[in-house]
Amino acid sequence: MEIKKVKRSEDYSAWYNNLVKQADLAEHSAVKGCMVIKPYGYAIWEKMQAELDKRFKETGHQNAYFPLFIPKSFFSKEASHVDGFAKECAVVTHYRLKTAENGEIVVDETAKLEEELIVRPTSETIIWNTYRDWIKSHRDLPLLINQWANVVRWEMRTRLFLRTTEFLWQEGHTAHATAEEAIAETKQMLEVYADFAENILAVPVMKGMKTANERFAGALDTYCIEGLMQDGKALQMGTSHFLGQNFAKAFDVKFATKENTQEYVWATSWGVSTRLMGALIMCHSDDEGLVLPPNLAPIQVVIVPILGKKEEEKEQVLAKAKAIQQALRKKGISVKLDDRDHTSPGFKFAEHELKGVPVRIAIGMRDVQNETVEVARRDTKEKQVMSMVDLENKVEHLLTAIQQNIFQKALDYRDEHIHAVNNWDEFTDALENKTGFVSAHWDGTSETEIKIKEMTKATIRCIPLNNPLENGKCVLTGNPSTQRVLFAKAY
RNA sequence: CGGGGUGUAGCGUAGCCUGGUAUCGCGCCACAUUUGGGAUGUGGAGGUCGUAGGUUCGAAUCCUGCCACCCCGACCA
Repeated sequence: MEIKKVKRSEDYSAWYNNLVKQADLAEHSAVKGCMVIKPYGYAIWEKMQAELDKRFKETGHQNAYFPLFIPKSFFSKEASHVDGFAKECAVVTHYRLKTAENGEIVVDETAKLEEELIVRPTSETIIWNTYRDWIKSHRDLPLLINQWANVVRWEMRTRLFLRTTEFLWQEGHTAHATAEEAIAETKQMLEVYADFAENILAVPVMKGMKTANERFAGALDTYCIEGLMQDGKALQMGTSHFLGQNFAKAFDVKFATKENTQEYVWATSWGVSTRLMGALIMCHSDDEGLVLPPNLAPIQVVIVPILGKKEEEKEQVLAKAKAIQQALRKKGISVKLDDRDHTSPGFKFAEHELKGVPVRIAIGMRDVQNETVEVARRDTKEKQVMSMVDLENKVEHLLTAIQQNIFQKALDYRDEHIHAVNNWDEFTDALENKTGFVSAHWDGTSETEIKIKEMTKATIRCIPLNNPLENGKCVLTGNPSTQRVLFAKAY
C-alpha cells in the first residue's frame, strides 16, 4: 500500500481519517454511517475492554446481556428519556421479506409487527423493565450489572470512532436502596473511568459534572470525564449518571425495606464507547502515525531482525532475536518478532511506527557480534544501542518510562490549554485564537449557556469536581457567579 | 435535511472542459540482485470508469435521477 502522508498541522480531519485508515484501525463500511473495525483496531479495543472489565469486577460488578430490541412502549415510559433519543432511533417494523412477482426481494407487508421495536440507542428501558422482576427485597440490592453491547444512534453526520451510527460500548446499570448509595456508585464509576483514561490510555481528563442542558436524558446528574485533543477541541470520554428514581418509577421497580415498607429503588448508569479509540488517536498520535501507550498496546515491543545475505548469519541473528523474545515474554511483555523476509528493515520500522508500537528492537549481525541491540522508542523516536545484558529489565523500565512520558506530555499540553478569562472579549479571544478549555464565570442559567453556544459554538464541558469557589461575574451577562466552569468547542 | 466537493484496478490518481473503449505510481505475482530507515531491475496479472436511464454511429467524458463518501452547518457518546 502506498503510504499517504498528511500532516496534523495542515488538515486535522484529513490527518485523522488518513491515520485511522493507514494504521489499519477501521474503515467505512458499505452501510451508511457504520464502520468496520479492523483486526488491529479491534485488538486495541479488546485491551480497553479487558482493563475496564477488570476494574468493573474489582468494584463488584457482573456482566450480563439484554436484548438488542426494545418495544416502543417500554421506550416511551420515561418522558425525558424518549425526548432525548427519539430523533435518532432505528425502528423495526417488519420481520419478513418475500420475493415479489418481478423477482425483487421486498418487505412482506403481511409480516408487520404489532408493536414496533426500537434498536437500542441505550438500554435503560429494557433493563429496568427486567429489573422489576429481579428486585423484590432490600436483600436484592445493590444490583450491579454491566453489559458489553452495540447500540445504534442514527446521527446525521458520522466520523470513524467518534460518531458512528452503530458503536460498541459498555453500559453499567445499577440499582440501590438509597440515593446516597447510588450517588456514591455514580462517583465511584467516574473515578474508575478517570483512572482507566489516565493510567491506561495516558489521556489526562477533567472530571466534572454536566450542566442541566448537557445532562443525559432521564438523569438527575451527569458526571463526565473530558479530554483535550491536539487540535484544541474537547472530547467527552465517558459519563456516569445518577438517575434518581426516574426509571424505577417509570417501570415500577419497588423493594421491601427492612422496615417492611415499599420504596422505589435508586439508579445509576454509566458508559464508555469505542469513541475512546478516537480519543486515543487524537491525543497522542503524530505525523508518523499512531502512538500507543505501553499499557494499552497489543504489541508492546517489536523485534526487527536485520538479516544479511549469508544463511549462517541469518540463523544466528534470528536465534538471538528469538532468545530476546522469550526473555521479554517471561517478563509478561507482549513481543512480536517481525521475521517477514520480503520487506526491508526500513519498511518495517516505518510500519511499526505507523501502528504505534511503543518499543522497537533492531538486531543484526553487527549486534550479535557486539552483544548489543538497537532500541528505539516510539514516543520520542530516540534510538540507542544497548548491551544485551539484562535487556528484559531495561525494556520493562523503558515501557514504564514511555507510559509516563506520553501521559506527562498530554497533561502538559492540556494544562497549557486551560485559559482563565474574565470578560467577554477575553472569552471570545481565547476561543478563537488559543483553543482548548476556557475557564470562565457563568451565571448558572441554561439561557446564558445556550446563548453562548449560539454565539461561539462553545459549550460548557463540565463544572469540575472539587472546583474552588470564587466570586466573579458571568462573562456574558455580568451576573454574579460563585465558580468558574470549563467551556470548549467539542467533538 | 441545507450548502460545497468527490466517486476511474487492492490503494493513490491522470483523462472529463473540447465524446472515439482508460494514464501513471504504489501494491500484487514470477525471477534475479538486495537487506542497519519506506530496495532495484526485468517480465506479468488485475478495470461492469459508483449506479440507473437519456442524448449520440459511438459516453469515463454531455444531460437527468439515484446511491455512497468527504468537508461546512443543524443533531450527538
